[in-house]
Amino acid sequence: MKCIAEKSEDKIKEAAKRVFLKKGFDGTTSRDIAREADMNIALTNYYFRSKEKLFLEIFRDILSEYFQSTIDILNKKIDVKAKISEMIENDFKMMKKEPDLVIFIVNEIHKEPERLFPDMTFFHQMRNTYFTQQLEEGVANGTLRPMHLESILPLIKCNVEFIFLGKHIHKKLFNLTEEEFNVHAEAQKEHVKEMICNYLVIG
Amino acid sequence: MKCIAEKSEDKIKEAAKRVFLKKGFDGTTSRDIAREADMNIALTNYYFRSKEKLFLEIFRDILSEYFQSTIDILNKKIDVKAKISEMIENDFKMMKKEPDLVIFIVNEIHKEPERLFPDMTFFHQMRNTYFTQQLEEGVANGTLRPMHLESILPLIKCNVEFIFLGKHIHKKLFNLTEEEFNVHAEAQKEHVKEMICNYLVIG
DNA sequence: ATGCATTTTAAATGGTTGTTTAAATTATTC
DNA sequence: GAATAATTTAAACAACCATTTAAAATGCAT
Repeated sequence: MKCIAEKSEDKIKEAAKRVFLKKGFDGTTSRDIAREADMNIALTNYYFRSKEKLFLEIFRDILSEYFQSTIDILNKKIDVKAKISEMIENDFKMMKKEPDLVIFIVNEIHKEPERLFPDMTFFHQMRNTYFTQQLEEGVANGTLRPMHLESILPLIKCNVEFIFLGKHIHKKLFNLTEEEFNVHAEAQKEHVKEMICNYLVIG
Repeated sequence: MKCIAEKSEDKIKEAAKRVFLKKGFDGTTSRDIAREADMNIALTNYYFRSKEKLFLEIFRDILSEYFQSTIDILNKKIDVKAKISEMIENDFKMMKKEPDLVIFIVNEIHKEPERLFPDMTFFHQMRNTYFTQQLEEGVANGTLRPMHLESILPLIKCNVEFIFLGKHIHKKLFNLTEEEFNVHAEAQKEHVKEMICNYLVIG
């Protein structure tokens, strides 16, 4: 039993994920992946049949990674304000940990919208969360502004993610160091929390 | 004088812009550009020396296209609420007219942040607008929440642009037709206007 | 019309792409 | 430990890449 040595298939997949996230599908070559995984060039096709097949498998994992934590939070038994706050914190952490993830997803779907939606599981899960119920109740008793999930979710997602999507532009634009940018990002996060809660929660 | 026939150089540049916007630098081949321009493959290099040089020239134009209208509005002699509203409407129009523009800019800068900032003219122009003055005055007399341009601008930009950046995901996620999406986009635009104004303008 | 510069063309350049092959190596089974 | 299966390897594949070449076509001043 070799517990230390990783399986070649996994090594390739993880290496490919790193390279795809950084360079995108078009910018990544089979040789890039082999080099990153420190494996022979032919092994990518031995295990995954093609670069495209490998990509689709990884893309599915990445989409899952992106949506699952959000679904979990939407289902939590906490009040709406706390939930929005937690979603913002969660997205913020994700963007710090994996800054390439969102731009990668948006970009790949933008280039070829049709091929990248193999199943809709996450999407149905999203609609059938406790949050949807909370929202309906809040709107009914007048404590929440009448909005749908599909209007609230983008507000949360975009305001957090855009901080990091536009990081390089923002740093150049306002001539910030990495440290100064981090201070801005934290401040912006708090603005976003308050702005969204103020707007959604009435009174 | 041939006024109808376009100059080959311009034809190539315009064709290249269309292809670059749709497929990005990595996804675009010289042959794609030649085919789109309906010109011989060698002419791209005859007029622009290389695919890279052509790209940089186009990218500079696109960045200018993106920032100039914003700068113009920031300098208008109208009150803050109207100004924010107009910026949102302007961004909204731009995203409808050229849905590929923002994802293209963000993505290309993300891939190679350093090469794509040849000059900082637009950035300095941005800071030295009438809006900066309005902001300082409003904060001083308590009518505006104490925020900087670099915090307000992302709120406006991201909330509008993300509607279209995530268009395909959103349509799939909530199973919308093109028409239903347009209705959602309009509604979302109004939400964003009110949310940002409510947050920035006190009382 | 002639001579010269500009523009356009087809063809070829050397290099890289994703993928395949067939041999070599390693692991597993009996 | 021999036979068989699974894995890894170096090399080669045709297709395509950005770019260059040198000849052909065109425009234009004289």
